[in-house]
Amino acid sequence: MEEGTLKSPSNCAGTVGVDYGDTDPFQWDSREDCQVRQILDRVADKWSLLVIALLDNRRLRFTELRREIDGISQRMLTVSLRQLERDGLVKRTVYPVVPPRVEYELTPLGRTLHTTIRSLVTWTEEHQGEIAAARQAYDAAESGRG
Amino acid sequence: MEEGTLKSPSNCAGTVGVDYGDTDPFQWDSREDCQVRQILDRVADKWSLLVIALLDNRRLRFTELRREIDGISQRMLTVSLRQLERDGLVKRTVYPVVPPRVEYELTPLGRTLHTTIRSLVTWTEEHQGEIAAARQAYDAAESGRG
DNA sequence: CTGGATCCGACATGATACTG
DNA sequence: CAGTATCATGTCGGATCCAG
Repeated sequence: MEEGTLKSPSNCAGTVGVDYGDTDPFQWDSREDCQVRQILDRVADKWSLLVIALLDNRRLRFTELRREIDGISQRMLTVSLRQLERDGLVKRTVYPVVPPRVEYELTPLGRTLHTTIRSLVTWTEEHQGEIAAARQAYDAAESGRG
Repeated sequence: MEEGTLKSPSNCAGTVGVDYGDTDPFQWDSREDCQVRQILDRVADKWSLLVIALLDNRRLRFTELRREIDGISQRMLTVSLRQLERDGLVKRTVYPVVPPRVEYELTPLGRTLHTTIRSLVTWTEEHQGEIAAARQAYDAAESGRG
C-alpha cells in the first residue's frame, strides 16, 4: 500500500539548513519538526487542494466529487480522500444502505484550512492574467535569444 | 525539455464539471480558463512553495537558496526557479562577474503570492500537532480493524 | 559559481478488472 | 455506488558530466 508511511526520508535528514543568525523567519523547517515539510506537501497537493476547495460547506458523495474534479481518476480520488481523512481534514460518513452511499465533508480543522486554500485559489484567479502575460513575455524573449 | 508546454491535456478537456445551478462557488475551474488548474499546480508545487517562502524580501544567490532548501537538488532548484521566473514571480539578476553571481528575488507579483503562501505555511505550523494527533488516531483505529 | 544536458531509476498516477 | 487490487507507464527528480 502506498500509505503515508514516509516516502521521502531525505526530507527529515537535515531538512532545511536555515541559519540567519538572529532573524529566522523560517525556523519551521529546521526546528519544530520536519513534519511541516511533509504536511505542506500533502496539503498543497494538486488533488487535495481541489477536494478541500470543493468541500466548502457541503457534503458530497464520492461520485459527485469525482464529477466535479474532472480529470481525477477514481484511484487518486480515493487515495486523496483517505489521506485527508487520516489527517483529520475530511470526515467520511458511510450509510449502510444499498447501493452504498458515502459522503464527505470538511472537519472543523479542515474548514480552517479551507479558508487558506481558498485564498490561494482566489489569488490564482486574480492573477492568472498577469502570469499568462509574464509567460508570453518570457517566451518571446527566450525565442528571441534563441 | 520538461518545459511548461502542457503536460496534462486532460486538465483542459472538461476541466471541472461544476454545476451548482445558481450558486457556483467554483466557477473558476470550468469557466475563466482551465489555466487556474495549471497555475495552482505550479504555485502549490513543493519546491516553488519553499522558494517563494524563503524569498521573503531578500535577494538570495543560487547556492544560498540551495543551502536553505536542504534536500533540493541542483536540477530541481534550477527548474523551479526558471518556472517561477517565467511566471513573473521571481526576478533573476545576473552579475557579469567571475565567478558568476546570480541573485533571485520576488517580483511585486511574487510578493503578493508570498503573503498567501506564508499563510499556508503558518497554518501548517499551527496545526501540525492536530494533524499528527489525527493520524495517530486514524492509524490506531485502522490497525484495530486490522 | 551557476547552470545546461543527459541518463536512468523510483514513485505517482492512470487504466483496468473485480468485489460488496 | 464506492471502493480495492493489480498492472502498466510517464513523469519527476537525483546523479553525473560538462560549459561559461
